Amino acid sequence: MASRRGGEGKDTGTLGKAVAVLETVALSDRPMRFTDVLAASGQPRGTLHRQLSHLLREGLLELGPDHAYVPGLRLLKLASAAWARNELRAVAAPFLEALHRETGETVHLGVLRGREIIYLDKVESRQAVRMNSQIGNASPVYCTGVGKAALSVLDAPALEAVLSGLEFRRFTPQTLADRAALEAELAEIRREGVAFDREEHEPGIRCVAAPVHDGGRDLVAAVSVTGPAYRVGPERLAEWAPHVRAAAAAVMGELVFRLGPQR
Amino acid sequence: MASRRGGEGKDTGTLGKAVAVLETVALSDRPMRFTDVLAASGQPRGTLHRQLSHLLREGLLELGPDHAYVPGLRLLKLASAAWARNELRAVAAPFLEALHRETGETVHLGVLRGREIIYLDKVESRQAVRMNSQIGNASPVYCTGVGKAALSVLDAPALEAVLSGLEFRRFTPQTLADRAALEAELAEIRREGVAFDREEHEPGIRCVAAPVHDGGRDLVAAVSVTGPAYRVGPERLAEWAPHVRAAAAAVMGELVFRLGPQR
DNA sequence: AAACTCAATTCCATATAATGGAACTCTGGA
DNA sequence: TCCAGAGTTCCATTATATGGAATTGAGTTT
Repeated sequence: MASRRGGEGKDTGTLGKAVAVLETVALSDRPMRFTDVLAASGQPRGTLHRQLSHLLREGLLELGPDHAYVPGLRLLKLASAAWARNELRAVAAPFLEALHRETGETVHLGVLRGREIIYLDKVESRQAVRMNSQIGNASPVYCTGVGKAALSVLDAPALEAVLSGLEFRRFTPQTLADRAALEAELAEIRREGVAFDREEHEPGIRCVAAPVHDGGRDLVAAVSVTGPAYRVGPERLAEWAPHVRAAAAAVMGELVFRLGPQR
Repeated sequence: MASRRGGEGKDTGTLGKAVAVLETVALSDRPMRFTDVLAASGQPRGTLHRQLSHLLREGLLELGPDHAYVPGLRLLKLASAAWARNELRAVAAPFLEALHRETGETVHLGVLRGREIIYLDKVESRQAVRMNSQIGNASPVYCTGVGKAALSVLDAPALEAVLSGLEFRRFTPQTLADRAALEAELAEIRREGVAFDREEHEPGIRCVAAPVHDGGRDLVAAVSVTGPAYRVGPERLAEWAPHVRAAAAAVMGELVFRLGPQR
């Protein structure tokens, strides 16, 4: 038998390895040349070379200047479909719009995906800034309003699964930087039904979020309103809280209605 | 060198087959259940089942209600990186903004990708409508301003490669629905340096576009301004043309500067 | 320019994973 | 309850991926 990697539960064969390489290249913040990928992936030269050339030919990677591999545009096309056809997004859209009208600030929809939050949609406050700068972006669960709200509705085993693998990093002085602090806050969030982000992820950015789930277990998400600290004080956050909670509840209601009461 | 087999150009092994399945599912407009994919892919049951289960486990597909396969959120995360790190997009962004300020209408950036145009960025006219509804979307080359502008800068063999495989479909009464009409128009576009879309793709939508390329041959794109026919007449299109041309030229200049004069 | 170095690419015997036909199970409707 | 169609699993066979080593290529120094 082949040697099993410790803790690795999924068997996705050749595809899995190729996707791992793709992700390595795509999520790197610097362009990677062949040797860089070689070092990062730990695979033999010949193998890696073939994987990269397949990814290139499939348009999932592209070759930039100076032999640098960059993520390919075919990913955009595929993701565009994923976004357009996502049911949660479609259900939530009108409620996000409404929430934006009520508050005048930026509204986000994020879903829990493993140990991180992926932003599924947003409604911008002012003019169309660099828009989908956020959509598809992954953020930590423990220091975003959306993340904490999502965690607050997990049952014990699911929460444990997330928490046990978390690596905390302090982004600002307010960041909850250890598990105990996070768990204490989650208890508070469960009581209130809303989560706050008081400049815990980005300095100068505050937000209120409320959880959305589908009654079953697989879909966990959250809705939030975000604004700059200079115009969003604690009282403003408190004022928004019921609106956010109501929006989340409305999304949830519609979701359950659409998918049927039980899975 | 091995002689090339007729028709089969790419050898991407197992990955290629898996991606083909992924694309089938992702680009379908209806949810597909196992049997639907089976019919569409033409592969044996066992094989397809394994491919799908690998795609599921990798998060590239997800299982929706009623055993329906839908594109997975991992695609969003990957595409977000592709978008953020795309050099053309980064270079063009400020010029798109400027063009938007000059015209007050929606501005697009699209790149030629095989036989279709993929929208890379857009700056919305009014409030943030359903925003990236477009980004990543693929549109036909022959009936969009961006598409025709892009085609106009291809050299003969590259153009032939695109045209020979095109399947024309009439979207509106104005659609150029055959190769001869398209080629005639391309000649005109080459003279003028701009392409017009006079409700050829969507009724009520007009646009002006100008081509962007990198001097070499691999990057071909276009910039456009789009508006509703009721407030965009022929004279308005003509008025915008020089602005669009200038924006495209500016993007091209910056691009060549960044990448170096020759590849 | 020639020589040198490090990166990228190709090769090929072997190991491993994909294949696909058939049997099995599950689910929901009559 | 039985049936039919969908979805899932099995496993001997075959095709594909693997990976170490040799080759080519690109960029730099003497």
